[in-house]
Parts: sequence; C-alpha cells; structure tokens
Amino acid sequence: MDERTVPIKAAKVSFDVIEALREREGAGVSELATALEMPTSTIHDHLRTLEQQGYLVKEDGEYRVGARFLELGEQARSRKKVYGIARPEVDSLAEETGEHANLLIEEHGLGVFLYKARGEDAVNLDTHAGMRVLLQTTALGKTILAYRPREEVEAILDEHGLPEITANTVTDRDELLDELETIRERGYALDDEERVQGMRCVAAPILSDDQEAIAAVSVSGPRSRMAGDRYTEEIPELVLRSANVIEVNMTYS
Amino acid sequence: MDERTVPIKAAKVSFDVIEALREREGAGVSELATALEMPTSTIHDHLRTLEQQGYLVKEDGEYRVGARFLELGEQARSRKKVYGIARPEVDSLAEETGEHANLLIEEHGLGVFLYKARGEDAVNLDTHAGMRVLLQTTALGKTILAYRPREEVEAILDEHGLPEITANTVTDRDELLDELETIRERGYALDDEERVQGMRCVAAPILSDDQEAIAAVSVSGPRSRMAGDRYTEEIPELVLRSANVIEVNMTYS
DNA sequence: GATAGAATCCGGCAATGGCGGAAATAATAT
DNA sequence: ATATTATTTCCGCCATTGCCGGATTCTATC
Repeated sequence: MDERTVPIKAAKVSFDVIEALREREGAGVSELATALEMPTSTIHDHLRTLEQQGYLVKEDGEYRVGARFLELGEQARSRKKVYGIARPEVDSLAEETGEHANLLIEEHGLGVFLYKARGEDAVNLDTHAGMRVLLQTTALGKTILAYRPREEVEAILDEHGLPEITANTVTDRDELLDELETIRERGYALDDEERVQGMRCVAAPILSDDQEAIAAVSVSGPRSRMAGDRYTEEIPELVLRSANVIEVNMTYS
Repeated sequence: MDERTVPIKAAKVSFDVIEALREREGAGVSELATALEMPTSTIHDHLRTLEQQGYLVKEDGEYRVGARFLELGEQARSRKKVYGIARPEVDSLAEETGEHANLLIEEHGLGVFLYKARGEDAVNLDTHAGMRVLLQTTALGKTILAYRPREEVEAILDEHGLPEITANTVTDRDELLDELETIRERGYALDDEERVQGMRCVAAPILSDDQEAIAAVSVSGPRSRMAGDRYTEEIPELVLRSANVIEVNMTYS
C-alpha cells in the first residue's frame, strides 16, 4: 500500500488542521485555509467538528488546541513503564549536574521526549515533553539507534534522511554507522552541537533483557560547561549510573 | 444546528476510536469494533490511518494511543499563562500540606486538571493531569462556577446534568446555586466526599481583573486528616494565600 | 454608517467512507 | 504436525457525505 495515501482522508485533514493550530499556537479559519491550501468552508467544517467534540477551543476569536489532548498524552506517557521508573532518576540527574536531563523514547522512527527536568543552571532550550526529533541528531537518539538491528537503522534513515541541522550534524550514513559501533563499545553517546548550536549532550541507553534500547537518558548543557573531563568522564559516569539504576528497576518491579 | 450531528462524521469516528483506545489502554480491531458497534473493516480503516499518521502505535499486536499526543497536550497546557505561574505555587502547597495539590481550568463546561503535585503523605488517587471532571462535583469546579454568570452556570448544568457520583454529591440545582453564593461570600469552596468517597478538598479561585475565575487551586486529602481546624481554617488559609500569589503574578508579568 | 475582511451557512455533485465478504494471518486446540 | 478458530487485513461496490463555490452573516475599522 502506498505510504502517502490513507484510507480515511477526512481524518488526515482534521489532524493536519490540528497540527497547523499547534504550530501557530492558535489561528483563524482563513489563516488555516491559506496555509493548508483548502477552501475556508472545508476548514470550517473540520474546525467545527473538532470544537464540538471538545478537542479544540475557541478563544478570542481564534481556534486553539484544547487541553483535552492532555488526557491522551498523559495516558500515552504513563502507560510506558519506563516513565514512572526513570522519572526520579532524571530528576536527580538534573539536580546533581544543574543542567537539563532528559528521557527519550522512539516512536515511528523519531525520538520523542517523554520527560525532561531542569537543573539550577539550565539554559533556556527549545525542548519540551512530547517534542519529536530526528534520532541521528541527538545523543539520545543515537544510543537508541546503536542498539537496533542494522536493517532497522537503515529503514529509519531511508525514511527520514540525514539532513544537516547544524554544521556538526552527521550527514554521512557510513560515518553514522561507525559512530553507532563506537557507542555500543563504550556504552554511551555524545552530541557535540549536532542539533543545537552551542549545546552538548551525553546520553546512555536503557536496555531491556534482550539488549534492545527501550529508551535513553541524557544530560545536556552549553559547550562552555560541558567540556574537558566533565564532558568525557564525570557526566558520562553519572548518566551511565542512572541508566543502570533504571534498567535494574525495570527488571525487578 | 443539532448538537449531536457534526459536519465531518469520519473525524468523529476516528476520535471515538482514539478515546476507546485510551479507556482500554490499548486494544485490537475486533475488540474496538464490538465496543463501538461498527464493522471491523471500518475500524481497521481508521486505525490504519491514525497509525500511519503517527498518532497510534502498534505494540504487541495491539493498537495504542501514541506519545505524539503529548506534543499536543503539552502545547495546550503551556500556552495557558496560568500554568507557568501557578505551577511552583501548587508544588509548594503540596509540600507544605503533604497532600495532593491541584490546578484546574474549565473547558467546554468541564473541569480539566492542568497540573497536580503530590505531597509526602498523599494517598493514591485516580486524578491525573488532563483528567476531566464535572465541575459541580469538586471544590475546584464549584469555585470556578461561583464566579461565572448565572446563565452560564445554568447552561453548563443543563448540558451535563447533576448526577449523583457519591452519596454526598449535590444533585439539587437550587442547593448548588446557594452553595455558589456561599463560596463567593467566603472566597473558597469545600468538597466533602462529593466526588470520591473518603476524600475532602479545599479550593480557591484564581480571578482575573474582571472577576472571572480563570482557574482554581486546591488541596485534597483523606477525611481523617482533612478535619477540624485544619479543614476549615489552616488549609483554606494556605489555599487562599496561594491563589492570591498567583493572581498577583498573573497581573504583573 | 460605510467598507472590508473574516467567519458561517447552504446546496449540489463527485469522491470516498462505510460496509459485507473474502483472503491472509495469528492463536489455539487437537 | 494439523485442524480449527479467532483476528486482522484486503477488496470492490454503493450510498453517503465530505468538499467546494458562492451567498450570507458577522465583526472589526475607518
């Protein structure tokens, strides 16, 4: 079946509308109609349906994504066993380092931040729970890829490509595969300004019994602080220790 | 226009499928088809579409709500100014009392928990972020209703009714309206096992400049601990103080 | 109060969502 | 292993309905 065509086109349009609203943080009928290149009447039909069903709200003459999605999102998150177990560990990682600490899972070939904690000195960042990122562009994602079978990695790269996000993003497939090998050997991954200028990151996988990475934890901060021994020894040690604690708790609970 | 009929029926069906999946925490095609009384082929069409679009995941032969909804939910939440401002206050309420502390907003005539914090001694509860509740059945909801115009309150009651959730739920419309009057007078609301057996709750509104309740904060705990002066004086004082701090910060930021 | 822009409403028609039934796949029993 | 049953997926028809253009109403702004 063609990947581009879906059985229920109307549902796709509705979600396109929802995503457009999310990106814009609210919008009117005609603005959306222009953006999605559809008649205002059609967009209006979808907006009205979604509002009536309680998924959108109309505030200040604008349609916005409603808090109802929170219920769906929270359910998706809390159903993941790793979330409950990793959460306190991510919190203490953030506290110990003063930086951002994150928990990422893979879904549909993309990384999804399940949770993030901010330490005392954490810089302002674009990341937030629910945010999706290309796996290759983060230390978190690379650790997950490292413990996936080669053919699955290839499939993910085929689907999402290797775009250059910053000057340091790995854009060569073989180079990436080599790096995944290195990650497997030393047990953790580094990200040196590969997704965000000036930000470095250290991540370790949370492995299941059969050596699959079900998630990854990380610490990320500005290059100035993530340097020297701290970047190559202290932080990796902390992150590995956390990942290990989570792994153990996953097995025995 | 008839409230029951929507322009895009297919979108409604898709969301019915999603909600059914949420309730069941995952399900198969035929299980859903039975529950929604629709042919398996139709349900399958919707599931496939939603999975292909990245909103559902297929794990262990079951369809489940995907973490992608987290992105929508988080966006809906963080766009609310009150969330960012109230969050630290709710945290400290939970810490000071050792109980649950909550932040609720109104949407489509229902209460939605935007945030909740657990204190040290907090009991296990069914509430979670994103959860929706009838406004009349919680102290939080009643405070919000208390600061809405009478006709709006009537409309909400007409739409959602006054079902008896526990033995203590207020089911009489006039009795409720009287209570709202009392709440306006003293500035906070009480919930004495009206939604959950054994649980009591104290809530205060967060008022905008024009005296509309844009949200409410509360502390809730077991009847045994929420009694005497603590229930009628100490906790109300704490909750009112928090609500006030939030109000001030809402105006000056 | 006039004007422009945006949001609704409405009705027709082609597209497509819904459906039954068949085929494929998975699970279970024999 | 093999048969049996349950579940999922595929397929094509047909009536429904989603989509659209255009008219109308609403809402700002001058």
